[in-house]
Amino acid sequence: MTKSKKAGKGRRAKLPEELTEAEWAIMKVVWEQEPCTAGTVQETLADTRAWAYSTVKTTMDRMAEKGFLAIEKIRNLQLFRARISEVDAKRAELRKTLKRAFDGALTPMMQFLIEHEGLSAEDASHLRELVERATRKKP
Amino acid sequence: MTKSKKAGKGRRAKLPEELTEAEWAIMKVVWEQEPCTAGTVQETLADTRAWAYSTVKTTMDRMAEKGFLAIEKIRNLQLFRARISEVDAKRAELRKTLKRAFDGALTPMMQFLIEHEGLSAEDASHLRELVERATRKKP
DNA sequence: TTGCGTATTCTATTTATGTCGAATATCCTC
DNA sequence: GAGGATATTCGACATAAATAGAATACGCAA
Repeated sequence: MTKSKKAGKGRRAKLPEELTEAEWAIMKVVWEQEPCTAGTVQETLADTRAWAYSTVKTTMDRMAEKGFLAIEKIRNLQLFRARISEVDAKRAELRKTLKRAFDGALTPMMQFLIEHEGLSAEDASHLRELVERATRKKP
Repeated sequence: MTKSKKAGKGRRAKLPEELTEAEWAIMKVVWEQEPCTAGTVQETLADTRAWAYSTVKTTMDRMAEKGFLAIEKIRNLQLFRARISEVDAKRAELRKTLKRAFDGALTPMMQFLIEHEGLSAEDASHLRELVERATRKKP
């Protein structure tokens, strides 16, 4: 039988779309090394974050509950893998900023970036390139 | 006697640099109408957020503690005004995203935006314009 | 089969945010 | 100077995030 975690009514609990700070750190490792264990993640992050194993594990368990990670059990081992792509996560993150700080308007945000975050010459030419390509794609 | 809230040692608590969701909503109003009262903010936001006056007030008081807002007292009135500029807030917000999702690399973020958030033809030409101008400024 | 060494589960603490109601203070008008 | 309309202060409660120790389970090797 369908063992639904939360409630009956087909109503799916709104799962968070965005990652917290700690979750980002963890996801990055998972994306790179999946499938991997909590231990691996903890070790990989050791130099950056002084997190105890249990901290990482607890967080990852919660992320699994939220739908960000999937757990595969092998013997007494839990292998985690991502259930959201890096692209989706990035998109969500950017959208949040876009909404919050720029009322959802993309161009003003780009403009802000260009004007306030010094572009190097290379950056600029690279950008020009990208814009070119993007426009050429749809005439 | 000096009734210091926190601690003795001139050690200033690291004040947060970033705004939360609710704080963004409030700041936007303040930036537009400052100086203004909590009541004004509450009313202005009424159609968007069903917040009780005290919710807004409490949040704004906390924002003042954090250094985001300044309070000027006139009679029994409190006038709030921003202590961080919109530009700074935007910058902080973008930097956070930049760090989190793109390891601090600007160009990849721009690239992502260009490639994943459909640019209209106008957007593109506008962008080209901006990039042009930005490069011309520093040869 | 007895342990050793990991891995897992469970629970707990702290801090921040979101959210408000109730009690209190203050001002202006009559 | 009394009353009522506003504002302010305070404390409270819920949830989520960050963090981690303790207790427990499990698999493998001697």
